[in-house]
Amino acid sequence: MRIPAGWPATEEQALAVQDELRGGVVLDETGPPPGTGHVTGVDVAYDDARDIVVAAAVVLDAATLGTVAEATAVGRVSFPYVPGLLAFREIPTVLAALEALPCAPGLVVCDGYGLAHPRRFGLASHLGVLTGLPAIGVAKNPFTFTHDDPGPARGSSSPLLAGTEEVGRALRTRDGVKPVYVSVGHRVSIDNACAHTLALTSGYRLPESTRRADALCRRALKEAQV
DNA sequence: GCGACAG
DNA sequence: ATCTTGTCGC
Repeated sequence: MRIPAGWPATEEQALAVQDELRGGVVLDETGPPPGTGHVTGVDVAYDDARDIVVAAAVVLDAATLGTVAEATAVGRVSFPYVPGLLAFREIPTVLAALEALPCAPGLVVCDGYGLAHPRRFGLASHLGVLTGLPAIGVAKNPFTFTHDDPGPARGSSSPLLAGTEEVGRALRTRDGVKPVYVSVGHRVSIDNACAHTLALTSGYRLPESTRRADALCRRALKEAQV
């Protein structure tokens, strides 16, 4: 995987790209019903010393959570980590992994945010707009956003707030365990995004899709040659 | 001006 | 993200 021609090289250019693509986000669709079709988890692992990034995409059968297909891609680090610009660091290699899949991804579940973003255009929205696929973000941290503590039971949630604007939800996926932070990416409603997240979490805090993608890209990074 | 800050 | 062993607990 090569870094695409015209890929932003500076923060200023990256901000301009976000501004340009933000208008492509579709928010008036509900998205696929949970438990049907394919759900694909994507994640990335880095080796900055070797300037290597490995992305993984794992397709699950939404009904059984069985793994249907998986793919990886190796690339160069395309952008430094800057809060709010994470997508520019991950997307080229993630796209390559998605393109290497032998089947349609269905709903894409990202490790990070969608609308819960300083400019309402996080990784899940960016990836959704570029691929046209329905996408959601499930993050492990609240970033700069605030929220009340959801009730202790799995399934309870509270609004994730940027000031007074609701940009996502803090969703409890296991009784008494720290919530995850769900936001809409593209072509999915927040209610459906939360329903999918719950359908994907059986025994662990994080969705099976991201857990499998995480395991796969770490393994592939160790085996990657340069 | 000084932190905080998805992964 | 990544650097890193054992350890407490269900």
